[in-house]
Amino acid sequence: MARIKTTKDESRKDVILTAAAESFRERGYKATSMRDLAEKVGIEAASLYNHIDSKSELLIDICFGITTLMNDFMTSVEESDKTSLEKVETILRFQIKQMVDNFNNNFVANREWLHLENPELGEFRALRHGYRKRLNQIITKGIEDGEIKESINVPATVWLLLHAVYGIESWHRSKVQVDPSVLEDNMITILISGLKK
Amino acid sequence: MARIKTTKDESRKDVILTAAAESFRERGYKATSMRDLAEKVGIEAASLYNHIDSKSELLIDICFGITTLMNDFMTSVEESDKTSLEKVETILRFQIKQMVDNFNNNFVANREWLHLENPELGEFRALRHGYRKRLNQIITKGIEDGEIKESINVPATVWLLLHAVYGIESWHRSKVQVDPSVLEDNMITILISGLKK
DNA sequence: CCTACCGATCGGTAGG
DNA sequence: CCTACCGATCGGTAGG
Repeated sequence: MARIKTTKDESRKDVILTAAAESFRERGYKATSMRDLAEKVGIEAASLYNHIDSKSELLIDICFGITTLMNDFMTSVEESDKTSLEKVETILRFQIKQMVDNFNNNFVANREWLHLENPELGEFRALRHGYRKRLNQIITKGIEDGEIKESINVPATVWLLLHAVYGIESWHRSKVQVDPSVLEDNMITILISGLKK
Repeated sequence: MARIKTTKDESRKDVILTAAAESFRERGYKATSMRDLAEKVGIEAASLYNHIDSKSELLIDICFGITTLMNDFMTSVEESDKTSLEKVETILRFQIKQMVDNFNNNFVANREWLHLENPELGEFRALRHGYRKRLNQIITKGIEDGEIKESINVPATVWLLLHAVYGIESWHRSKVQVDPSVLEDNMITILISGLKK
């Protein structure tokens, strides 16, 4: 019985989280009121607090859900026996797919995280920094192995790659529709051939 | 006398605009209160309204200032006798320089414009759309002339290029310092060699 | 899950 | 440029 109750609560919270991700993406975290969110879910604002503790909890769940997913995937790629350039390609393809399939959550994690507060803000920054550092190491290895242009600046390249991918956020909103797989192949073509020695 | 008064008012407004751009970048438009802004300028919140009409006016001035600059530069490049690939490179270098030299204003124009309201919101979107369309035409010409890979999807490529550049926003905030000219050359190396046939 | 409500803060105005 | 203040809205709570 307690089990069923828990399940019910969790699925209700998921509905709230999904609505929150869409609202935060469309209007931004600060401009989304709990009354807006409640209306979207179909209940009164006060009723939201039976499922969550605070507005900030929603942002925390969204941001950490995405970064955890990204870091876990990074680990699986590091442990694979691909070449460095293949690793970069695999990571970029995963990020692009995530951006297309889970647009709202990724947008919020990329653009609204600055509204987190400590200690979560610090933890989030550390997670993202660790992620970039690991991508940095893969690219550095690729240069040592003669796979990647030795003339590039590695930290600047990491930024370029990640933000080229984050750009799909805005792309997704536009009216010009492109098939996601075309989009993915196009990004890989340009970025990987740009990196290749 | 009227002249002097106007000049004084304008320079005071410039101080407010500069402070606003920094605050909107750091905390976001919605999270920045007029009391925060007033404190930064060194006056009371009510006194701000002797120089501006509303909070939204500040966002409008910042966003349209940047897009006007970008569109004017685009015009000068279109009228030049460079090859298409050279035009793309020139535009990217200008955008990168702008992002480094005028970081706060560019960040706000790229990330906080969604808090504009109609009619300015519609006008701003139209300006940005026109800019992308013109870049699209340059790249299309480059493919026709055999300078640029014919395998790329042009709209998706425009998004990739612009967002790779917008990424400098976040880069600028990071602790890893890289010389701006190294950053610029690095981005050009990867993106232009990725485009080249 | 709702009604009723709280204290805090918001953008902005009146009047000097 | 300031003091004093307004109505609206915010996130969140009490109590049922």
